Order: sequence, then C-alpha cells, then structure tokens
Amino acid sequence: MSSPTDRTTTARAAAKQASLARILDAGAARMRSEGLSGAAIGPLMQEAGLTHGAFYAHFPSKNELALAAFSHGFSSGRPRWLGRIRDVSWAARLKRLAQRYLNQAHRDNLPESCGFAALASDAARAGPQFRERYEEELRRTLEAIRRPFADGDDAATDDTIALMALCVGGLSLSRAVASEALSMRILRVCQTAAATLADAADTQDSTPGKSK
Amino acid sequence: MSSPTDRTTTARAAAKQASLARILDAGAARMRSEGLSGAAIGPLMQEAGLTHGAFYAHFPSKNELALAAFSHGFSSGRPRWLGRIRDVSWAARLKRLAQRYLNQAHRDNLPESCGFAALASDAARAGPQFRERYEEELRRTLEAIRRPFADGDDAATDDTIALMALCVGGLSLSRAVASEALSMRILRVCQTAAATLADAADTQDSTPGKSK
DNA sequence: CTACTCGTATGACGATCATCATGTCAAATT
DNA sequence: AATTTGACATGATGATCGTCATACGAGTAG
Repeated sequence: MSSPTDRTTTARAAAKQASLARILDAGAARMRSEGLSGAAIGPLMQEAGLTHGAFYAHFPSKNELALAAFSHGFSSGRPRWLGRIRDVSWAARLKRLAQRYLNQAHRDNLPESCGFAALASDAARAGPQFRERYEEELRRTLEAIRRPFADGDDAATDDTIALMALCVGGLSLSRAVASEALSMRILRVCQTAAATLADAADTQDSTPGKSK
Repeated sequence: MSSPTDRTTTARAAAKQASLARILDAGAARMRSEGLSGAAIGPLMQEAGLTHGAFYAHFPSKNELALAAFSHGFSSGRPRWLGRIRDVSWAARLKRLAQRYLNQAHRDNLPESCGFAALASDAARAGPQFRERYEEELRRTLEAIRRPFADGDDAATDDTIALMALCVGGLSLSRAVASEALSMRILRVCQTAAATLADAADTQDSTPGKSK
C-alpha cells in the first residue's frame, strides 16, 4: 500500500474495482434468483468475465460475498424504488409504493427484484451475520420511506413495517404460485389491502401535521 | 402383485408404510428448516432411522419427495392451525388466525412451521411442478379458512388472501431479522394490521361502498 | 532496465451430493 | 419346504461445490 489516496487513480486499482463491480452485480442477481447457497462461485465468476480462482482476490469467503452483494443490491435498487418524493400525503406515498412493488413486472424480474422478498426464506436459515445485514438494510429502507413525511414518528414506522410485510408476503406468494390467474389476483388483492392499511394509517396518525 | 387390497394388511407393507411416514416427517421438517435443496437425502434418511440407499424404495427422485413432503406438512399441520370453528364473526376468525400465526412460538419453530412462509422463496425458484403443488395447498388453505363462514364468497376469499400475504410476509421478516426487539415489533405490528384489514373486510362484506 | 507487486488463471484438493448397482435377509407365496 | 419378493444396506460413480497453492504476466517503482 504505497498511498491510500491513489487507489482509484492507478490503472490496476481501477481494473480491480471494475472487476469487483461486475462480481457484485452478478452475485446480487444470482443470489436473488438462485438463493444464497444456490448461486455457485464458478458460474458467477464466469458471468463476471473471470475464472473461479480470481474470486479470492476480492472476498475471503462466499459468506463475505453474500453480505456485500446483498447490500449492493439495495444500494443500487433503493433509489430506483423510492424515486423522488412527490406524493402529497403519507397515505398516498404508501399506496404508490405498493403499486410499484406489487405488479407483474417486479414479480417476473427476479434477478433485479427486492432482496427482502427474494431472500426472505434464505435469511431465516442464514447465520446471525447475514440476518444483521438484512436488518440493517430493512431499517434503512424503513427510514428512507418514512423520513421525508414523519421524521422520528414511531406510528409511521409501524405503518411502513406493515406495508412492507404485506408487500413481501404478497410478492412471495404471487411468485410461488403456478397459475397466472391466481398470481395476478394475489397482487391485485394485496394492492387493495395496502390501500386499506394506508387509509387507516392516515386517520390514526398521531401526528397529522405532515400529511395533506 | 397378487392382491391389491391386502397391501396394508401384510406386515411388510405396514413396515414400509411406517418407514414412509418417518421419511415424510423428516423430509417435511428438514425442508422447511434447510430449504428444498438444502435438505440432503443422507442426513434425512438417517433421521428417519434408515440409510440413504433405502430412499429410492420410496421415491424415484428427490423432487418427488419435495412434492410429497410439502403436502404432508400441510395435511398434518392444517388441522392444528385452523382448529375447531368457534368464532362468532368473519372478522373475529381472521383476527384469531393472525394471532395464532404471528407469534414468537411459531417464528422459532421453523421445522414445524407454516410451509408457505418457510418455503416461499424456494417455491419461487422451483419448477412448475412444485409451484403447482404450492398453489394447490394454498387454495385448500384459503378454502378451509373461508368456507365455514362465507361459502363461495369471492370477497371473503380476497380477505383471506390479503391476510395470508400479511402473515407470510410478517413471519418471514420477523425471521430474517437479527434483533429480538425488531422481530417482535414486526409480529406485533402485523397483528394490528391484520385486525385493521379484518375490520375493514367486515364492514365491506355487509355494506358495499367505502374505498377500493 | 530491473525487481517487485498483485490481480488473475490454472489446476487440484477434499467434502458433499443425488443416484444407482449389487448384495442380503426376512417375510410372503407356492 | 422351496422359491420368490422387496425393503433395506453397502459401496461406488460422477458431478458439483468451496477453497487454496501455485504460476503467469502486466503494471509499477527504483
């Protein structure tokens, strides 16, 4: 380590960073579509344009990749999901997020979909390290949804938790089912339920100042 | 193949049936706690008191076991979950089911827990065969919840779908998270949300109107 | 120009897996 | 009593996996 500042200036460091980015992209996508242990290092590195041996120049173990790729998926996906805030009320924001989440396009795009839903069962079976990372990203998402509308409001956080549970469960069920008809029905019904929860949250909110 | 009727009367057939039952029990439990492909045949058969080779006297492949064990888990678990009907109203029934589902005991008992939640991510990645089985069991559960209260009612089925999505999502999130505090909060919040949905369903069933 | 650094490629290791061929022995049939 | 059946055990096969030792080669520093 000659100088810590030129890490991004040298050609070699830039090449390694590009490789790392490809590994993270491939890892995040494959783990969401094939599971934490279902995504193997060999095919993953091949997708990244490298061979399996090069993996250990970037991560000491597969578990470390799982942690990094999971967070990487949210770092790149969260801004796309939340978008710029232009909703007029708290209830409207919750409804809009449910619409963005519970639809056919998101359901069918497993590699780029929400990691909370795609890796929920895997996280339940994973070690405490991964679950801590899962919780960290979940808390960040809850904050990102709630903060612009109700900073530090516990009731609004509860609203968001319920909405996310409904969305994660609805998306998971719609994916687990075989027939297109039932799958679409699940998505539609959960959207309606999300609207019901959002309206109920609006009337119950102890701090109604920010909404409307 | 002398007589097809005495298959259950002979000592050998009874022994095989007992072995099959142990394999199904072990398979259903291990697949819920370790995943569809995470549960290996070797350890599974050892838990059933047999060796790995004996497996193929009962199932032609591991996939066939997955189908049978998944259904087996519901055949033995559904009566325990639904219990005898003694609720006075549709909303009360939905709330009671949410209470039975969204609690610490169910969360921590992964091997005997609800297969919909434990295998949701796995089903999304599985082939159409397993997803068809998943859908079949889901439809049976929806029917078993709804039928005693609203036979053939589409609105009641929608209520049940939304409740199950909320329950599956809430339980999955509570398992995927590291800290006990957040996990319990998720369960509590989702119980409250389930009650909100149940009340909204009650007012919607008898009197049309409100929001959609 | 020389020596060193280090990301990557190659190949191998042991472990684990699903699957199957073969042997064995008790129960069932004749 | 003799024969057949079939559930189960044993062991092997080939595939796949994570991990690592080693070697190469381009970039960097002196």
